[in-house]
Amino acid sequence: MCKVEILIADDHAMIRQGVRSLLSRNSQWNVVGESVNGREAIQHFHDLRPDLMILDISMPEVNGMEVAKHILTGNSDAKIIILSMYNDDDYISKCLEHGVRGYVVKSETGDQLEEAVQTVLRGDCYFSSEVQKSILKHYSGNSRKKATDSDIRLTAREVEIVQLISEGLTNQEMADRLFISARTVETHRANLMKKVGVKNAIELVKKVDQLGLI
Amino acid sequence: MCKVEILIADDHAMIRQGVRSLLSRNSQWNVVGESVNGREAIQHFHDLRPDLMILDISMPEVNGMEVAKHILTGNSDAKIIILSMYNDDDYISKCLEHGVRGYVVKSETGDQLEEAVQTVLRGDCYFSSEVQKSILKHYSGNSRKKATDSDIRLTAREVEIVQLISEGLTNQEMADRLFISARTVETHRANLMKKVGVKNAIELVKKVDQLGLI
DNA sequence: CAGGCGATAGGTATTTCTACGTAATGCGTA
DNA sequence: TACGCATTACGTAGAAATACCTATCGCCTG
Repeated sequence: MCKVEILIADDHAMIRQGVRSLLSRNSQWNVVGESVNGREAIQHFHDLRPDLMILDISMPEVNGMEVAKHILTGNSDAKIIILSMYNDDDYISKCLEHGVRGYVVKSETGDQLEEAVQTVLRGDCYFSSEVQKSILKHYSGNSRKKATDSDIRLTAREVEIVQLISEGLTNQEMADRLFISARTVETHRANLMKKVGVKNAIELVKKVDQLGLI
Repeated sequence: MCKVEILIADDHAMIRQGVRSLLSRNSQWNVVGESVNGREAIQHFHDLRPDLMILDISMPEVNGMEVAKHILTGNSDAKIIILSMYNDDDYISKCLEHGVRGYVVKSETGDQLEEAVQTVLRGDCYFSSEVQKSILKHYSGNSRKKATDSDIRLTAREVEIVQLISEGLTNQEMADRLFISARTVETHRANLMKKVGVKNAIELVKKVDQLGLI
């Protein structure tokens, strides 16, 4: 009988070791690979075709959310569990949109990760009680974007772009990270500056920050 | 024969599990406790008197560096190994000042943590090669310039330039306003970015603002 | 079903910034 | 006085951003 093949993606060796150790409790589970960044994670997914993937959110090169999105676009039935440092509403709702099957916060116990793996392998979704609170908040209308002072509204993608701009990334770097063309990034950038009414990226970052549009 | 008693402090259960698993390779080592925040870590240290303590930097309540400082003030021979997410010069030099015996970055392999524990138990200090680079930087006399961010000093003119950059002016506009050549503005800009250690204007504005250099 | 909108991407041209040099001038101080 | 330092400036290149436009595709909604 075949073992369940699991891929772990996390840039921190300690975490990988922890997850590995937890999974080894169950003899039916087999860790077939470890990825240390997002790009590698995608590569490994395609090479190894694991039954389940445990994915850290914050990783170099390409972050976990983008990895999940990228993989789930072509393989909507892929079983992905997100492992995150924080219990962040935005991350959680984004992950849900993309179709991940589980979300576990690193501060939670190993038992919870184990349960998550079991649940997801059965074909269900797993979200810990802490995470569920965020989900509830999201669906109770409470997480509606707080009314901004101005009537400027940025799309999700635009917010993402602004954040990357404010981190000092160039268009090409953003393009690589988001798997889109640098020209598309330019378009977003231009739209943003027009929307906000500024004439360069520096003013854009300042204004968006000041208006709390993120 | 008594086993070596080790205390682990980290708010993330996954990490604790990983470290535990790594340490279990050596039958002489025994994890006698786990702390999930800084306050608890100090309490556990006093209660359990472990032979060695593995301490995460970022923890709720009291961060790892404060814990180390607090413990080492009263017990300068306490054996503490810092486990950190990042290879940050500031953290490292501060930890060294306080007297910690080892510093391991979480992205490093389990072998390195194991070696760190062995080395520190022998009474020596352990710093991985990556960390050593930071230490060298600090002691190579170059430290005044780079070791601590807060030591960066901007000249009056540079401050002026940064402010104008953050207003979104181009080099030419700044030049016109200051009655100097655009090339001069470029020189200032380049010097600023080199000084602050960033690669473009957006990061410059953000960093300068964040460090309160204006 | 049509129309709006968001995300995607390209064309062309111009402006701006960044990287690496070098170097003159003036001002304070060891 | 001689030296460091801040300020000024230029050369050459190449990378990146900005300005305008057009255009497709998919999704949701009236």
